[in-house]
Amino acid sequence: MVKKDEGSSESTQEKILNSARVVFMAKGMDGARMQEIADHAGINKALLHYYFRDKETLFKAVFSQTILKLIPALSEVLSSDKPLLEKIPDFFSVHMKFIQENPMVPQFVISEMSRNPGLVITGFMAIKHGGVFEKFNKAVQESVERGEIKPVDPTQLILNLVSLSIFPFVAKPILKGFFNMDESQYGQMMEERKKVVSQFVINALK
Amino acid sequence: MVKKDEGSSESTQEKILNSARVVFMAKGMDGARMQEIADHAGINKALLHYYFRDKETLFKAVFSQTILKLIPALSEVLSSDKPLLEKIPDFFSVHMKFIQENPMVPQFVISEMSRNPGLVITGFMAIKHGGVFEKFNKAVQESVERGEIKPVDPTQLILNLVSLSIFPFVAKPILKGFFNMDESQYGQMMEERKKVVSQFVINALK
DNA sequence: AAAAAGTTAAACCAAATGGTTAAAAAGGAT
DNA sequence: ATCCTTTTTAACCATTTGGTTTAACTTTTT
Repeated sequence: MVKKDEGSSESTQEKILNSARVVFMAKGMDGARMQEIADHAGINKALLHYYFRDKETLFKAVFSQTILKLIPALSEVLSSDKPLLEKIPDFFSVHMKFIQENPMVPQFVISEMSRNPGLVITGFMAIKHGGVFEKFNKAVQESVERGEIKPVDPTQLILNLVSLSIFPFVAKPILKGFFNMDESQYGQMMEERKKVVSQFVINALK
Repeated sequence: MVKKDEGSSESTQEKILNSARVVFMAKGMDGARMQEIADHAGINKALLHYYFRDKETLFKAVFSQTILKLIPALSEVLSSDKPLLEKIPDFFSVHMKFIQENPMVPQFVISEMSRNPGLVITGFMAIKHGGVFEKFNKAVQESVERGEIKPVDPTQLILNLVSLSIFPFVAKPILKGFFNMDESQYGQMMEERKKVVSQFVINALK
């Protein structure tokens, strides 16, 4: 499926992928309509099938692109050579910035987990993590040996970091409802969060 | 829409709601088929419309039931009279148990956030929280005044608690993929988590 | 017992949906 | 310019979908 993609403007295939991303992220696989994607791309619907055999194929292409983009966002900070206690603020900073710039991504991935958990599992498994976890593990151990932190399971720690950064974005409507917040209040709370969350984790480790 | 619901066995309306819950939680609103719900309930599809006007009405009924069940699970522990540092282990214990017994609930609520954030916001807003937040706030203040913990914004703390408990369940396929875990390994990790996560939070507060 | 109200089943329906087809148009090679 | 290949278009298609209709059946009320 190598289609001609040169040209001064975006190729048809790219148009399709870009529009499919928008529509799939907004509506999910089941809610998205092929005609809607075609309309959004400004093309004839039959082209969706010409370039991507069927809806599922198109969806998987979008999904793969999405996690290919997501993983580096997670991995770079985790595998940097910095000591652990410097990694943590970096992690939150980079990660939360990524989510703010791509607000639909966590939601999209999470929605797909219910529909097709296997795709998500294999999608994340297939990506080469470049020894991210090993490097993180090492950083944790070194910090323990230096007496900077108490012993901690690196898996649990990563999980805490990811939970504390992603979930508050995902849970936005719940938080608005539960705390009776409007958009501005939610925004303020999230800005405040950026300031305090890494300190929370660092305190937990000492 | 008060339908007769006595009888030795479950009424048709209850059958519908129970089956709708199962199917909507598995497939979401867009993926669920009315015929499938009817088949699951062992009834004729026209009855779905007789008892619940349309698909959306049925979905909202299921959604409301779901959060009516969810809120007490969150609220009781948060509003108990116990001191904060006792509340935290209780919170994780009760909350994680609830999710384990209702594994589809977080996923269901989160999926709906994308499709219909307004419904989620108003759903959570409408529920009477019984001054949960005020009580929690008070517990936090008292703990600070007694010098047990450092000052902390109660909203951020609730958010941390909820993030640390829910997200690892929601993220199951990601974790399996990222850490190359099978079902048994994931299970072990979550059992371990139950043991360490409240200590993590308590350390963070001191 | 008869009438009224409630429930159910099966057939039906219009529109939507993902996909197919064939011809026209566009692009590339000779 | 001609031929071949690729891309695009517009019409078409079979199936699915949420919903409607009507009559039969069941329960409740008079």
